[in-house]
Amino acid sequence: MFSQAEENYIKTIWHLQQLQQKVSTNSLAERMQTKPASVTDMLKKLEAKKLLHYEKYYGCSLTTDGKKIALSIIRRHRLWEFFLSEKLGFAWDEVHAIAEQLEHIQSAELTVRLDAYLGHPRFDPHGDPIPDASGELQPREQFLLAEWPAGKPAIICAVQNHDASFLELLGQKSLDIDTHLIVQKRYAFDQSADLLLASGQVVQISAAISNNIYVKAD
Amino acid sequence: MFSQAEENYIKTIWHLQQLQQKVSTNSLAERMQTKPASVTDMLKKLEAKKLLHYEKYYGCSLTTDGKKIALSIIRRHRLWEFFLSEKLGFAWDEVHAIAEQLEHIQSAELTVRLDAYLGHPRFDPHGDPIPDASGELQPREQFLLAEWPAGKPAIICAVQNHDASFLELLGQKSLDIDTHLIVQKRYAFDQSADLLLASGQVVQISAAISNNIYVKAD
DNA sequence: TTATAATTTTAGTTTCGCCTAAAAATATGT
DNA sequence: ACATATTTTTAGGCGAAACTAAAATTATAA
Repeated sequence: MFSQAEENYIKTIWHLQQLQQKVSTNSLAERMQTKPASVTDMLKKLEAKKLLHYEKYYGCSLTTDGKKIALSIIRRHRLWEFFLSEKLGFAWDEVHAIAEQLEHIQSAELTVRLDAYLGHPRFDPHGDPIPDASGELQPREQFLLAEWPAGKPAIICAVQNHDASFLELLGQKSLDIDTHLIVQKRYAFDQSADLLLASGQVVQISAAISNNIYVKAD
Repeated sequence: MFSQAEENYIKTIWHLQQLQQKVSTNSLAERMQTKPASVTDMLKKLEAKKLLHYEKYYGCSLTTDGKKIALSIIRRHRLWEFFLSEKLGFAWDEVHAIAEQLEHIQSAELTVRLDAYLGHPRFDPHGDPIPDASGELQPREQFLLAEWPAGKPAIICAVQNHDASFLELLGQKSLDIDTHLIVQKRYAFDQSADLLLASGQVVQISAAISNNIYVKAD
């Protein structure tokens, strides 16, 4: 139906649109590791296919059709990421590059069966929600500790870094999966923070730690 | 490393070379659903990459390097076929088209982990051997009954057609998985045959049956 | 406001993998 | 052996998706 290049553009535009709703040629070029001139060419083509609105010198935004296609690509991407992590034991940071290729496999039946085989997972290994078959996207439940608002109770649900040394460091700080905590103060410039644990203990953590721990609402 | 188009040529040449060791431009074009002129172009390119020997108007044959690459593609193809059939429950005849796409995913680690996850399978769902990591290809163990030599003892190890009506027909003929038999006579033109069963019973079967039953050496 | 900077588009090429049409080489039949 | 048929290659072109260089537009700052 669509070429891999087209799918990659659609997907990237969708992601950029999450951050800012008008997507510029330059930001797209940077994300896609390509030149602005190439982006302009593709935007014209995708506009002709009615997947996005495009106004010269202004920017672009996905149409309803374009969003639907973006979500189906993202669904496949995240299902494969789940597969690679859960079934094949790939590490958190290795799955993306491979899923980037797998997401382009053309077979509706494959997606249906993969989803069922994996037990209809709702979140990928990064905590990002997996759109359902109809393209519905539920809100993220898992966040980097570094992004969690101060004062809001949270529970640790995953770590990104599985090195023995990192896990040992967490142990020393009394941090582990299922630990309840409240972020007490946050220095925006370096993301370090004080954490109030359920035990009443207060621990000081660095940016290196808060960028490797995932939390969700308590 | 190599484009999908290049990989497809290499793989197809390998398959044709199993049947006849010089591979002609026309036979390749037919298999690849393309035109002879396109094949000539690609043969020149692959020769430049030292993946095959090519002599104008004569034909081509894979080099050692070419064969190595062919076997790694075939390995990936058959591993994915096994996955689709065994884990996702796809039918025998649905797996090929999807594996045709999956075989091009670039990740050595993926192949290693997939192989381990599947339990290092030695044969794909069609009974074709899966080359091992070093490219070693063991002989096929499973053959269509229609291709089995007369007089050689065999044991039924799989059926291709899983329709209830077909299985019922087999039951009437006292044929089932693990049935020991000897093909007694074979009419080359229609592949029908007499089978001598271990029970001493002799059954007459049609081409429709012998083309849907897999046997291996007893 | 006006010069300068940044962004974006246009125009013209390139590479890849395919095509058609025509020419060249090889194979076949009498 | 020779005319005819088949196979294969050459030559020239096309569309997709990238590129560079230059022109056009929009943004910024004195």
